[in-house]
Order: sequence, then structure tokens, then C-alpha cells
Amino acid sequence: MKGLEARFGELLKELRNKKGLTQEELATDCGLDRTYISMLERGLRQPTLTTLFKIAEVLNVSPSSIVKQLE
Amino acid sequence: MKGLEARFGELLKELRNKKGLTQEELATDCGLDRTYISMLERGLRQPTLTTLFKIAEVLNVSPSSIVKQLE
DNA sequence: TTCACATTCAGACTATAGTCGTCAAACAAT
DNA sequence: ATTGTTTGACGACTATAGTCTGAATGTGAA
Repeated sequence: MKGLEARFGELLKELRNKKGLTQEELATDCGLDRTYISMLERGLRQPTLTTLFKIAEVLNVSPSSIVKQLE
Repeated sequence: MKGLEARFGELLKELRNKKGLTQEELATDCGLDRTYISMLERGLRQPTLTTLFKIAEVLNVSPSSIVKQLE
């Protein structure tokens, strides 16, 4: 079983691509750093709650739906 | 509108009490520190994803249901 | 090829998640 | 009043979330 961070990273990349955003666009819209988004997608970092909420808002999905896909 | 950390803290306290656990019992079952649980409940800290999952498991609720109550 | 854009990687940095030891406040029970 | 239990609060600490700059690598189109 893959780690939680890795699964979150894959999902994030998938959702971002579905919205047609680059990592940099997502980052600036979230008020986050470009390289940090890259690390999230590669499973090298995991978000805090508020970061999850910021990302979900920009991606137009509910934070809970993201979490649900990780369960 | 109250901050996300504060709302998470209140919810955590409510769920913990509903299960009849002390902060210390919850902490050891989660593999976390007692003082950290105290800080979470007081809204002084916010969890990362994996911490959210650990806590949810011990409380017998789904992580997404916790997040959903914060939206 | 070359140009432009997207992503990875690396290092140094700041902010905060999370630990640990301890003590005091609050609240029960006797 | 005292004993035990729970929680709050504190400072100091370690681990990691998150920033910043820049360079290397990839990708695709002209």
C-alpha cells in the first residue's frame, strides 16, 4: 500500500491537470510556492488542514471529497 | 467566522468526549503527545493529513467526515 | 535545431507541527 | 483538607511544512 502523501500527490496532479492549470498557476492562486506544489505532487510533503482547504478551493472541489478519495 | 483551527479544535474535543476518552488516552492511542492534543483542541495547532487520519481512526470516524464538518 | 514553457532538483532559509518535562489550575471524590 | 485525575500553560527542543532563488532537465512546437 502506497503512503498517504504519495496518494495525495497523485490525486493533486490529476485534479490540477483536469483543471488545466500549471503547478505555478495553482501555486500562485493558492498563495503557495511553485516548488512546494511540486513536492506535494511527488509525495515529498503533506499539507496541513488549511493548505488542503486552499488547494481544494482553487481546484473547485470540496476538501472532504479530496480526503474521501484517500481513505 | 471562526478560524479553521479553532473549529477543528472544538470538533475534536466534542468527538473525543463523545468517545469518553481523556486527552492523554487519545494521544497515546494516536501515538501523539498529550500537550499537542491540548493545543489542537485550543486551536493553537492544526494537524497535517496523516495526523488527521491517525486521530480519525482512534475516534472511529472517517477523516473525510471530520473535514466535511469544517466546510 | 532552437525557442518557450513546465517541471524537477538542490540548498539555504523561516514558520510551524509535534515532543518532552514540569508545574499549576480546576474539578472530583473522600 | 487531601488525594487523584484531567487539562492548561510554559519553555526548550526536534522534525517538517512551506518559501525563495536559481539552475538542470524535460517537452513540445516552429
